[in-house]
Amino acid sequence: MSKKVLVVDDEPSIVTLLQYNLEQAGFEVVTANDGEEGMQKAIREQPDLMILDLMLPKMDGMEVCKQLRQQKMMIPILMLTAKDDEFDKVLGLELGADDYMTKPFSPREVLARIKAILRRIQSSQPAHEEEERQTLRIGNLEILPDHYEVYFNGERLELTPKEFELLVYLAKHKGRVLTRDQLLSAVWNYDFAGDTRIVDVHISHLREKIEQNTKKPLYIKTIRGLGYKLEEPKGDD
Amino acid sequence: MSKKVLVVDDEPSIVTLLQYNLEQAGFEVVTANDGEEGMQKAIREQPDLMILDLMLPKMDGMEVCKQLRQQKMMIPILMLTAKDDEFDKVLGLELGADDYMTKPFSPREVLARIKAILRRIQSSQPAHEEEERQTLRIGNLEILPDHYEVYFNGERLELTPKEFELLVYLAKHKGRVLTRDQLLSAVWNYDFAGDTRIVDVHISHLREKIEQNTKKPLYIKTIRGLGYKLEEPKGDD
DNA sequence: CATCTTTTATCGAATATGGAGGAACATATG
DNA sequence: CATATGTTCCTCCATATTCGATAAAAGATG
Repeated sequence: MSKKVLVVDDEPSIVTLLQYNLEQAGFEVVTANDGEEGMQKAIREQPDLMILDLMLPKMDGMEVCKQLRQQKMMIPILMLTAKDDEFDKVLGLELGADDYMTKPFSPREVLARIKAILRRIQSSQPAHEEEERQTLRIGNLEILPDHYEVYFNGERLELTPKEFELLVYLAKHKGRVLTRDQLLSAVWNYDFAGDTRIVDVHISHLREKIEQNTKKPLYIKTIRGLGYKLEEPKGDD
Repeated sequence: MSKKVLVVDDEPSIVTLLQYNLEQAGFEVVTANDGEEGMQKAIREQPDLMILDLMLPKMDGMEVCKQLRQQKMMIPILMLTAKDDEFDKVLGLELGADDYMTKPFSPREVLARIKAILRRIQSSQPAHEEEERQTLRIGNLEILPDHYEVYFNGERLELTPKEFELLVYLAKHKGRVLTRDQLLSAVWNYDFAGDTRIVDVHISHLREKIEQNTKKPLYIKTIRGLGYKLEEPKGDD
């Protein structure tokens, strides 16, 4: 889900600055130090966006931009111009850059622009339309992932985000036993297989809300030594 | 039964943006990158409406417009002007454009204009528009997108443009959780490079007006870590 | 008695909000 | 017609507040 950004500049300090800030903001960053390398990486790495300095060794930014466009690479480009030169700006945009920015700039500014461009392009997956309307049903539970709502016997339950995501994940894998590690990596994004009982706590919270009256849990079963699973309640319903 | 729209612009990002949003709204989209291609496609594809940039390679928008009219092509045209240039606007309209719009614009704005034009053109045909013509109702809220009016318990509310647009978008996706980015990309101009948190401010202003007396918001709910959603107020009414 | 559940307290992060600055627009004035 | 003046609205920022995540500890269960 994280976007890949290619930074092309010959000034190491600029590259470092951008790389650091972009990574902080959750982007994946690839760098290049001259125009030729920039071209190659633009093609090979297929980044979601490119930050391109105008003045570059071997091949300047304008040329890179032009050649990429000729090759029908429609990757969004944020052009960096060293001075406030109207002429260059206009030229850059005509060559197909999506935005420009004059040095010096603040990290905040760069991030804002990048987000604006990505937003504008909207390359974010418009394909998910079928998944949108779905309703997950388990017993008397009704889960609407889009609406962030859960109903139990038609009554709305108030769940915290973690509880909600945990439940959705369990529901999407109804009947299957899921280990704590699986749940951790799916809901928490923890990569390690550490020993943590956080899952237990949230399972407990969930049960509090969806197992209203019962003594033994009907929905979320504990599989001792393994993990948990959500299943269709036995008996009548 | 979907309408066909021809988008003529030389800026790839604008074309992409419009195409995406129009397709989302159920239009069929054809694109062209310069004036000549635009002319050809206007004739060959017989679109129901044309979005035409003023500044174009090979043949500018004004010229395209003029030639089409001379050929008795009465296709509705929505003109895009890069800068706020009164002269161009007037000229464009005199040449037979049906409406104009200055860049930058917000996606919602374009859609509204397009629908307005189409409605105006074929006011004879009773359309089955589910979207624009109806009034949106949520609880005691009544929203008339066309009239730019909102009523709460029958009383007219004074909303600023941003507040209004935001509310309409929320209302059209009633119940759905919308992230700040989604709201930004729908309601704000495509080149807005500011802070995502601006959404919070306008939400706050909206709540001030539509959540009159209540402690907890009834209409606009905050989904922590995600965004906001507008929903039917709980309880009865 | 080991495992699972519940409770409690604390910390940190996300959100709400008031106010300042400034741009855009409208109206008044020369 | 161009320049003032005023107003509205948008955006940003700083501060206050709310709320959830988590660790630790106490309690329950088989």
